[in-house]
Amino acid sequence: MLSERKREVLRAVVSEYVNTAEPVGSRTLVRRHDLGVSTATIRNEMADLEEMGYLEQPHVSAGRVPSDSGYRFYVDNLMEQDQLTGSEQDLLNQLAGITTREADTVLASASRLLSQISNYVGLVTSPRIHTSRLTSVKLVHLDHRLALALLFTDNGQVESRVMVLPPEIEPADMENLAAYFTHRLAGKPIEEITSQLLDEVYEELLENVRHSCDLLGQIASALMAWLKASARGRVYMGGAHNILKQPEFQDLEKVRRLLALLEEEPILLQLLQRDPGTMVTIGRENQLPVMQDCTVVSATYAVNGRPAGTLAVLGPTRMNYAHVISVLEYMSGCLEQAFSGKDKD
Amino acid sequence: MLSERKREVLRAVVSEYVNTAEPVGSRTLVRRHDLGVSTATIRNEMADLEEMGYLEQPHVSAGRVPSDSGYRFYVDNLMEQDQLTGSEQDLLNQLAGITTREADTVLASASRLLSQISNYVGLVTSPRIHTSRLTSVKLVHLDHRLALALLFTDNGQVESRVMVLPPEIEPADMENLAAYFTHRLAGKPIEEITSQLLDEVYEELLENVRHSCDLLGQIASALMAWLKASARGRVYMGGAHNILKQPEFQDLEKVRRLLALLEEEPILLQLLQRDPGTMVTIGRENQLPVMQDCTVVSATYAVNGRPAGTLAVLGPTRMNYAHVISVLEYMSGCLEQAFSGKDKD
DNA sequence: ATTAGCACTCTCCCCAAGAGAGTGCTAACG
DNA sequence: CGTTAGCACTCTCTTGGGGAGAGTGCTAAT
Repeated sequence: MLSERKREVLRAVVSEYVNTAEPVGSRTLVRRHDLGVSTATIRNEMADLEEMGYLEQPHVSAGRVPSDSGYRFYVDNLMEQDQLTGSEQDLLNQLAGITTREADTVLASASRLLSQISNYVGLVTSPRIHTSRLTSVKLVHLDHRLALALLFTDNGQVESRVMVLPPEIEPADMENLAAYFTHRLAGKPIEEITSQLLDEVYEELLENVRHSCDLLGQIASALMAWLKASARGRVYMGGAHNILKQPEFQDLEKVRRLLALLEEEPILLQLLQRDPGTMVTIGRENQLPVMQDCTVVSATYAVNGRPAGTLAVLGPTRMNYAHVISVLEYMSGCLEQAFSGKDKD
Repeated sequence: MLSERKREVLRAVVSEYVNTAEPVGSRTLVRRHDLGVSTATIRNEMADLEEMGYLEQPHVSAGRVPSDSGYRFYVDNLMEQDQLTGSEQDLLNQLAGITTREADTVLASASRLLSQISNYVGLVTSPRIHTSRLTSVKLVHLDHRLALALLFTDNGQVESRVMVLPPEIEPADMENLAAYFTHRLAGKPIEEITSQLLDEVYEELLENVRHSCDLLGQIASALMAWLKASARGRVYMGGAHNILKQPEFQDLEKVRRLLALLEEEPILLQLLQRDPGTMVTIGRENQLPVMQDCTVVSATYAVNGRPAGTLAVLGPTRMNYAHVISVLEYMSGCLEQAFSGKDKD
């Protein structure tokens, strides 16, 4: 266990380095944080902390810099809660007030706000409806060739898609078809509706109903494509340019690689697949080589009480952890409100 | 008018500079392009070209670099047609083959491909349905509180949106309502359906029909919001990181500003609002200060013969103009094919 | 255990010198 | 008269040395 003074020193080093981005020496440390001892003592403490792996020295006659483990210890044991300022709260509260019904707009604004307040990169995933259940399938006849397929879920969402039908179908057939789909699929979590299950339903239909397989196949594959698309999930990114403000991203090639990564939606999506709660991934803790001097702080948000999506901030390991965590957790609430409020009316 | 030799020299300077990104001197010019005269002669020609404003000298003892007007002259008078390689064509042809019905996927891939082939930033706008006409409005009752609003356009597109209704409405009312909207709005180009027109219709409805204004207002505003959203248009961007490969973007602050700009969708949208055809905007010809050492080459694509959207490449003024233009024009065709093919089936 | 003092190390900045590249000018040439 | 060889000149970029500055670790004294 670290002595109280060592903890104090480590905390001071982190806070100083986060502010200045420059290796911090014993002198500046005693001057700016009243530690009550001399520089020599601090030097000894810092040497100890270095040996323990919490601090590093860029070169022998420079100050100290927190290592990944140093940040880790700081986050786990030393960090103090941060209070958002009033204006920050106001900014974030806008989210709940967006009038549009489009999730799109809300999420785009969220990622933007995140980057704006944190000065890092903001990331937000769309709410995943995986966990919600299908309640019914409807087919509505529109005109001679067009029908509308509707999926209802138990969290109040409705998705619709226009489908082109072959001319030989009767309105009654369509009702039967919809009823059958509902019968077979209702109550199932969206994520369990795989192509395998759909294939089964397809086979059954072929046996029981006397439709052209063409039509059935079309409907089944449209349903499938559509479920896939809505299950895919999107990632909204805002403020990518902010990383260029950080002194640790002066190396153009490094920045380029990171930016290229940020354009790969599937990778981001996988990256943001997280368990509920707040999580901090520091430097080497990240799997991807490009991100090994970045930190990702993530939180999840819920819709109607169920975990739905992730919001995150990506920045250098030298990050204002306390502040970012506060922002994320506050925004998590705002998003829940925005989405849950929307479903009610 | 420029002498044939001057044209030759200017062409050589542009081509050399585009390849090497370094000021080109008389020596390298005669060595790499067989101009048949000595360096001294070339020096004189270059001095003339500089005086005419087509070339510039970074400093007195450096080689020459094309000015914005130099590029302009090159593009307008000197450039030779570029042939795409087979593999480039294959890559672009993928676009037409995307099976998804989602415009989203096609456009995202398009911007990606554009950046991949050109090594600059690729931009694509979604097809604008402005010019198409509304044919009818339908309201379909779903369950006690939900209705589906449908808009049909004369190019075969259908847009649908779920609306929440107050309970007091009767199915017959809804049909009347839909019929009235159709009666008043059918045949109008989408872009003419402004909030002013909708307000008029709203007023008329209030007089003629005995519904709660609450409901009417709701429907009108939903319709409005929705038309706005589908008229808004989106911009797809790919390969933003590519600009970091360019030696002219070493200045981090400059890059940051440009990246920030690229995150502003409305600005991009305005930027890409272009008349049909291929267009090159070089350096200072751009309005925005951030872009004054960039070139935007844009082309438009049509859907069913009508101009629908823009695709563009953004890079440094030192750009491979001929190649980029070929790529854009080829892709324009691919996009038209992708979208027009889609509407048919 | 803490601290003052000191020698030592390493980076960063500045400056001067020299190499290199390219020019413009002048005078000679066909 | 257009073209070219030759040359002096200018400017940048690189290289290397020297000194200032910051910070350290160690030792001896408190």
